[in-house]
Amino acid sequence: METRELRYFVAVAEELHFGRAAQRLGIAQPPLSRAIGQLERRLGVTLLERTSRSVTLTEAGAVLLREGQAALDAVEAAERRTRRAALAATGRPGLVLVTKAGASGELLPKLLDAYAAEPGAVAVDVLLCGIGEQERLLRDGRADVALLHRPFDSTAGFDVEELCTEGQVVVLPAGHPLTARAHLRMADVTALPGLPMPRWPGRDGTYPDGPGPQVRDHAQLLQLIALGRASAVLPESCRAHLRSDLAAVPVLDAPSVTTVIAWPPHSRSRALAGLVRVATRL
Amino acid sequence: METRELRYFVAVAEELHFGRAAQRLGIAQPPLSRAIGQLERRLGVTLLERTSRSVTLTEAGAVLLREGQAALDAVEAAERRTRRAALAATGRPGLVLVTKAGASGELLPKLLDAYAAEPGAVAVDVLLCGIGEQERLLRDGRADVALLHRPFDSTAGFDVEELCTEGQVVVLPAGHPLTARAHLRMADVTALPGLPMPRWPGRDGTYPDGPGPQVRDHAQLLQLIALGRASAVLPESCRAHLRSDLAAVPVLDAPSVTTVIAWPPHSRSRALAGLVRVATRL
DNA sequence: GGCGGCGATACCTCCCGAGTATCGATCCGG
DNA sequence: CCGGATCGATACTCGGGAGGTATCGCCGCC
Repeated sequence: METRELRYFVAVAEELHFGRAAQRLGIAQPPLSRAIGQLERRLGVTLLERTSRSVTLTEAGAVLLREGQAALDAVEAAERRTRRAALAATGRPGLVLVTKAGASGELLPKLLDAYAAEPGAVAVDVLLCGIGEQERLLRDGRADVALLHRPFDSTAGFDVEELCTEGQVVVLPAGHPLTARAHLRMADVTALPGLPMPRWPGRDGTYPDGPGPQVRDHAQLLQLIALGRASAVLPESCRAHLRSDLAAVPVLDAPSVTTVIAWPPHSRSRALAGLVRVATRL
Repeated sequence: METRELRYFVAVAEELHFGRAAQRLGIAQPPLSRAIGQLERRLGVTLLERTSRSVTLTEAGAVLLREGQAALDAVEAAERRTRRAALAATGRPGLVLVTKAGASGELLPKLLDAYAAEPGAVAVDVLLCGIGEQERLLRDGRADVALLHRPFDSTAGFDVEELCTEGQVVVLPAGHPLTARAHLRMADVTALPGLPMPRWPGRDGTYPDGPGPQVRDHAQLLQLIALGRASAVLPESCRAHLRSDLAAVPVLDAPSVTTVIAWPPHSRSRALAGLVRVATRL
């Protein structure tokens, strides 16, 4: 199977529309129809059920969509990492570390400082990205290493080392009655009147249904909490840089959050190994 | 980058010889030279240093070899799993479980029996393979799930659940003086006169240098031990089906072996989830 | 210095991927 | 119930590129 075929199929499977998929791919619709047909014939598998009004994935098609995306990411990663290896050989080697903006508290600066003090340390570019993007960046080679937070981020398919575990706190507007309490339980905070939990976008960029406001990043979230429109349960390290108009109360039975350092399996880079070693000894 | 280019490059990088690589690929040598040249030009990276007498990998080339193999495995896996998904939808769904021949003791039959008793269980094909092959089979989609043994097998890139941990024993010919001892230490067994540790083949099929005999599987190994030509440190579950002409003595300070059940990340199969659930409850 | 092995180059052929035009089916408004 | 709109499939043509053969240039070696 050629990557061209995979790209074509993934486009159609995502759009569920040959015309739009062709447009996205920058080709005409007929060659796309033919390519998918050939792919199905060669695999001996029906991937799409099509009427002239709608296109739907078969079960096998859903498998190929998922596996195909992973395979395309792997190919892209091979290309990116090769280019980076060539740069590293001639110019400056470097690592790209990706993490969520607003998370990780004091861990990230401490890690960067400690690593920079190591002999043989290379430059570390920090990439701050939105929720759920880290996995993709790490998988397709745009990043070398990530700080992830279980159980929120999936670490499937990566090598990981645990760095630290912390409890969670509920973040409320300063002055909210509950801020007087020393600690709370999930039951106290899941259905606060007028302070619903926000909704985060899924992988596909759409928001689940529900009562809470839609948020895209931590700044938006904190703003909404300060406005008295939402509340949120966050790792307790967020207290270190909490705005003065917000307050945090520990939630005893919230699942604890583990910060892990993750990297693609089979990485052989000395620099990466050094960074991980420093991180685990922090 | 097309998979064709990747396949071509991987062949050349493994053979380090354009002629042989072309033969392996079933094409003539000139198109292969051209394809590699184009790939290098498009990437803007020198992958191979070639004189008319030898071909060697650059650092970037080594990266592309490793990443390219992984990417090709991912593509192959996408294809295989799609075919299997189509089969499962029409005919009999099934799981392929791969493990090392001779390992796993009583765990495997217990797991299979317990799973078969579950409601909604599907057929499980068991694939017994040689040392170090499991990883490949799982990665390229020929198997759905594996029983691996840490620290011997690499679990990099897979999701795993630990099943059990056991100590190790040294296996000796029956009647050997040391079999009288209740337990031993690694120092006692690493350099037994006349009973060297065997050498296992590496990933590439070649054997490391050393004194011990070369072995490919457990049957060969046990035969050699019975002949008084070797000794081996193995997980203690091997005692359950030890030949009568062999004896085993616990080695207190040998690293303990953890049997894990491993599967490719992002698997969404109900059957696989059921098997893993049964395994962890065993 | 001629020979043999190896990778690169030149040149040719042909297949396949992409484009245009069109068909056939389905849904919708009137 | 019919005509138009939408959408995927098919027929046909064209051009680029993948692959083959022949050959060159380079280097080590007897």
